[in-house]
Amino acid sequence: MNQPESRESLSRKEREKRVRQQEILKAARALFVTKGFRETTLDEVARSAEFGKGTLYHYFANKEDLFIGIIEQAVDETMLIARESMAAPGDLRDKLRLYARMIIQYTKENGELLHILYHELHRSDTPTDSAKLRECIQRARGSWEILAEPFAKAVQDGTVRDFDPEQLAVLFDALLRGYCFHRFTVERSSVDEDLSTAAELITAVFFDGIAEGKGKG
Amino acid sequence: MNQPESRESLSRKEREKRVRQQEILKAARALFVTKGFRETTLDEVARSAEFGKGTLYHYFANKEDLFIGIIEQAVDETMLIARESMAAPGDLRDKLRLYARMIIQYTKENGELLHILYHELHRSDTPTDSAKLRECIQRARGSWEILAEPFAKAVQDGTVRDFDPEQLAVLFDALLRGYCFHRFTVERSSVDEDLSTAAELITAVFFDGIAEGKGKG
Amino acid sequence: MNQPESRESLSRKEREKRVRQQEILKAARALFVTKGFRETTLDEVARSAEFGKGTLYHYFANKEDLFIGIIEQAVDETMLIARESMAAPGDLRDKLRLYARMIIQYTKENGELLHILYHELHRSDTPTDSAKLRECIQRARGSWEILAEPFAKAVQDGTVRDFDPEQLAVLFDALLRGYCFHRFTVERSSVDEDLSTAAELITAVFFDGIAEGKGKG
Amino acid sequence: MNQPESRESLSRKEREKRVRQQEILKAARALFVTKGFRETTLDEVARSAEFGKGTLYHYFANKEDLFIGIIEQAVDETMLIARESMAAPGDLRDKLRLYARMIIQYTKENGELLHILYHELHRSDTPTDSAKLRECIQRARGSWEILAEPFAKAVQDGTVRDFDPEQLAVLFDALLRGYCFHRFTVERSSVDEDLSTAAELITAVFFDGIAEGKGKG
DNA sequence: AATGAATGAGACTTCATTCAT
DNA sequence: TATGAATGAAGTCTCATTCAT
Repeated sequence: MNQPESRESLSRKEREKRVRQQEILKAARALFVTKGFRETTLDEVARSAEFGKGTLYHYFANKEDLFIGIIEQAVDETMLIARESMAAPGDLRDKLRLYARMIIQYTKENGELLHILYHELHRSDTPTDSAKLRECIQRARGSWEILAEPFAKAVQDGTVRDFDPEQLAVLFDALLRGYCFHRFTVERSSVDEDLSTAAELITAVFFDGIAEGKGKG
Repeated sequence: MNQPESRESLSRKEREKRVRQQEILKAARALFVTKGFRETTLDEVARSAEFGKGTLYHYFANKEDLFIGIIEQAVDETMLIARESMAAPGDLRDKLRLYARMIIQYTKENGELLHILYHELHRSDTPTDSAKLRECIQRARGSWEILAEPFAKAVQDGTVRDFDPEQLAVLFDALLRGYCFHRFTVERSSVDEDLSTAAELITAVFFDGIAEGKGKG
Repeated sequence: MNQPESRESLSRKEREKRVRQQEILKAARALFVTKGFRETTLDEVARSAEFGKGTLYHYFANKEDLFIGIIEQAVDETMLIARESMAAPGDLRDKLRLYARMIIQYTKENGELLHILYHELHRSDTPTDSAKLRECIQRARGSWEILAEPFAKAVQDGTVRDFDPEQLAVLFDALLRGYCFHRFTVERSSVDEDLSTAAELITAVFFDGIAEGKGKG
Repeated sequence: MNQPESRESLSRKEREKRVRQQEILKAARALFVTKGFRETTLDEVARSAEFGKGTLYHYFANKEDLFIGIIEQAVDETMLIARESMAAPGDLRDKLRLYARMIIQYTKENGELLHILYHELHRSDTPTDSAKLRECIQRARGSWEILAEPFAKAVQDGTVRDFDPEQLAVLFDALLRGYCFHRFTVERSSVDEDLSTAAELITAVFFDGIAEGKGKG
């Protein structure tokens, strides 16, 4: 999704290269997510990807570049989730419920990927100020804009209180990710609660609050 | 807060040792928080603490032990916040507002400390299952119990809907930490909004929800 | 002598690897023998073998493994000497004379290798009980069995007094190695006496004793 | 035995100092013998001797000096054994039998001390050419002279064949030490054979040889 | 293009020695 | 005199990166 996208004009070579890049990314991602960036060696990545160690350097300039590749993937994927769920039919509550379920599912499958990413992305002493990385961060920001739009509409509709739409998007994301972090990182052994139930709970709390005695409840 | 606390019975030697341990912890903590555990070298810690490298080993058996020392500090500190805010006067909303403000403040000062801790604590390949570490995790869990108690009361009072109190505690914490994570890690350059305003916002959303048309609003 | 021996079926890669292993072993051996195991640094070994330090770790898992490699060599070599000399023509006296000459020669060339080996092998705090090491010791024991066999025959023939053959083997080895130890370690500057003369002396004393007035003399 | 020996003129302080030196030597010796020189830390020595680490440096200039102190002790002790056994009543065979028993006993109690000593003493790259060490080696040599004297007499008597007396001393020592090395280092788990039996065996072999059909047998 | 052997900077850790108390 | 906290040189080992094949 990042490449010049000229779908059909790619030579076979080019296509194969793309495929192998993906294989490497996939292997590296699994390792980075469970072991962390520094704890994962390129030897392991190579072995897991079933390539020679040197071959990795044909596809990625260095370890950090490989890492950025993973970040790009994750950003792409989460933005896709945002777009898909916001484009789904139904009102805001429905859209967010769907978004919550997909993000929870995603986090379940990808562990701390998102947390790692944010952490690594925003460390104060980023070693190399690669343009790619900056651009990547920028794109990730866009995710909230996607969520903000339906929020804005709901505020206009009068179905949601008059808060800043982007602020609301951020807050929902905060609740959601906070929940995921707790469930999958802290409470590892937690009950294997149904995803939909969790999504519903979060959405309900976010919309109606926990206080008793309101209209709906 | 972990030590036998007999403030006055400690020998001068003992007290000085404690002080130097704290100095080392402080230096290490600052580095671990900004650079991560693996990325921080003991050389840096030593230089930052203004001790010889070997001296560190008089106070901590190894790098991991030093890390555990930091975790213990953080756990102690956040539990203190939980206890203090839950013991404060006022109703649940007041208590949580205070808790939120203190945690936001704490996160502002200590960066990702908490996230790093949780992350490092729960990685799948923790090398040594030190008893200390397990105990530390256990204690950290206690934090939610402290929050859960006032929640339970509020549920009984009928001021809060009938959810599982610990579940509520976890959710509030999730929202709070998710917000902090977003504000201080992702949106580094964000407006320097007032802490109290943020705390109020979070508490309000959590209690009343974002949907329009409820009693209070 | 330890490897699958399929001389010709080895790939070029495999053969080259073997060769380099030998080079490293050779360099390490020279250093270990003169400086001892602990006193020898891997930097020195690497420099002496003309490899990078890291390269050593492609061939040996760690320093101890390298040491075990040397032991295996030494065990192989001394057992070869035992086998060859015991298979040589002549009576027991001839065989032992040859064995003595070869061991003296070997010790001259390899210094305290054997003593160091035994010393290191049997220290009370051997860190790792590697299976390799145990097996190696076991094999070394076999050396006396090789010597014991001709002794047993000589006892049956009535040419040697009725002692336990393995005990005799051990005693001869003790005399021989004790002599070598003295000659090459203690009396470094000793006259460069002929090897054959020394071997003859030892054999003669062992067979006939030093007391005057026996049959042969 | 090394000190100015002015038995009575020593001040109390001087005497106490001597005593503490001995305590340290004793502790260090036990450790050096079982763990080796390099493997033993001064921390261990200090702890075992029940002194502060710094205190060791009041009695010995450095670790090597402490080691030399141990060597001196060992040299003193083995020379004492040599003197005592050669001064004992009886003929050469009796003297040597006694010597053998005492040395075996000594080796049993002191493990590889002697081997370590010789090894360390004669390494090719002795780091410091301390005069003490050289002198110590010189004195150790004297041990053979002590043994050589009765040998010389026996040769003159005609009870022993016409070999060089010092050569004979060296050979007997070689057999004896070789035997000890084998018994206590190699065959650790050996039967706990009687010392006198072992001493008799060695002496017998040395005098009469193993060949059948001589006068005595 | 693919490989993995080679490399050395740099990490953690140990420990002999010093020195202020 | 006795001590042990402080130190940093030096050791073992790891691993990202290079490069000849």
